[in-house]
Amino acid sequence: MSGTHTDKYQQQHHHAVCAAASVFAEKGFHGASTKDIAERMGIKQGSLYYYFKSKEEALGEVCLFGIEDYVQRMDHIAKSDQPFEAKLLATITSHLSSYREKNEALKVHNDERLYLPKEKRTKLKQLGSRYRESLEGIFEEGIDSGALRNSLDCHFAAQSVIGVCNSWGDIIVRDPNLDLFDIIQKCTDLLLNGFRERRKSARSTT
Amino acid sequence: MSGTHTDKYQQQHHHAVCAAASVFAEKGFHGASTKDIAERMGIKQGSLYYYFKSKEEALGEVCLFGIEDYVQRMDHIAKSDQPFEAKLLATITSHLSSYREKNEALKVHNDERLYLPKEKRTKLKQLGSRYRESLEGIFEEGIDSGALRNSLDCHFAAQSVIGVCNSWGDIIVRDPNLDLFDIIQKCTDLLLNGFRERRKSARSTT
DNA sequence: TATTCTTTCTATAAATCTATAGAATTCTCG
DNA sequence: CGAGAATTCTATAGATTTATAGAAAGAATA
Repeated sequence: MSGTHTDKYQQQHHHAVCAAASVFAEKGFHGASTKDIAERMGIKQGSLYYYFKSKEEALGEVCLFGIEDYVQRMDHIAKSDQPFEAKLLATITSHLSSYREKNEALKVHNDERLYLPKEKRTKLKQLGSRYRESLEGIFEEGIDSGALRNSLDCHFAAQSVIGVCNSWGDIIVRDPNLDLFDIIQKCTDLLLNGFRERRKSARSTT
Repeated sequence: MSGTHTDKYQQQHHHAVCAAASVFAEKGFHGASTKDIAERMGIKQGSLYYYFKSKEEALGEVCLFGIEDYVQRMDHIAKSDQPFEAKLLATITSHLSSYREKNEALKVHNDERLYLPKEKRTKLKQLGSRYRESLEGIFEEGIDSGALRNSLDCHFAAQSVIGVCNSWGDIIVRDPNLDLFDIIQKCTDLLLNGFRERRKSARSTT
């Protein structure tokens, strides 16, 4: 109840969250055992319950850890005073860098969060929505500034940015040798051009 | 050894693959039990082993079922005699339609295949590579035809198409009310424009 | 009907996994 | 040092899971 914890507790708790993230990322929530997590920490299986009430709680903490600061960064970008293009670049950079830095927890959030009970998913869903809505706002600014065509579906655009970043994020996680900056650049090019005002529509579908 | 099976066997086997796909898609490979699969088929847990040697073999069959005809369709498109733009549209249509039709097996292939042992993943990996390479070939044609800029990284482009389609595929699976044709159209627009020859580069990064 | 082949069932062995309880150890600080 | 708090360990109950063996039921055929 009283919220105070030892320094060592806090450190070990963080260590536990990282170990759980690592194991969940590798084996999935159900494929990972509490023994696996404990071993990665260097303690015994039973001792893990000093830091987590249950395996599921561990998953909840990992998911939250994976997404929270990444959403905050997005808020920051959205509120900042930059032109649309710069905001999009910053978003993609932030998204992909998050993957490379704390790749495992973010991956776990994306792949395993649906195994959490409904109540626990609510907070995550709110964070996710906040992220998407901020991104939609950026695209609306892009339309207003004339950089993007009026007919653009901002929801589609935001969702597509997230999809492209997550998909490349996965690839980055699997292959740490890839040139992050190169991918950021190419993703930004793709998305900027993909939604930009066009001179002439190429296809005409009745 | 002798390869012949009853009609009923073949039907039930297919039924079993679909049940497994459904359960794996919902709970993940490790989260799903053989009891779950059997129940979805309407038989008892032990009887499942009349159709699969092991749970893992079931996963292997589901993954293969999920990807095989979808790759064949891609071969067909790549070999066909259409301009680049039509091939890209056909690819995206095929990819997203696959998701809507046999969504579960394809989802399982994408999300759970890494839990297969290395040997079993080899065949899947070959199919996946064939898919990506065909797509890269289509982009090369696009460059040759002048529709795409020379500097385009075809590997990046193909991987991005796959990423966008998988990401929207997941969303489509989760929400069957979405307008498939609308999403196909918008994805095609995004990817066509994203890789198209531009008049003037917007950003200049040293 | 009797025979044989196919399909499903029941029961269970063996392994694993989560979570808890209480003992043992280590740390902190007067 | 010594008391109390914090941390980790051991051991285990209880539930679940995969896979197998052999009996039972159903279908096909002569």
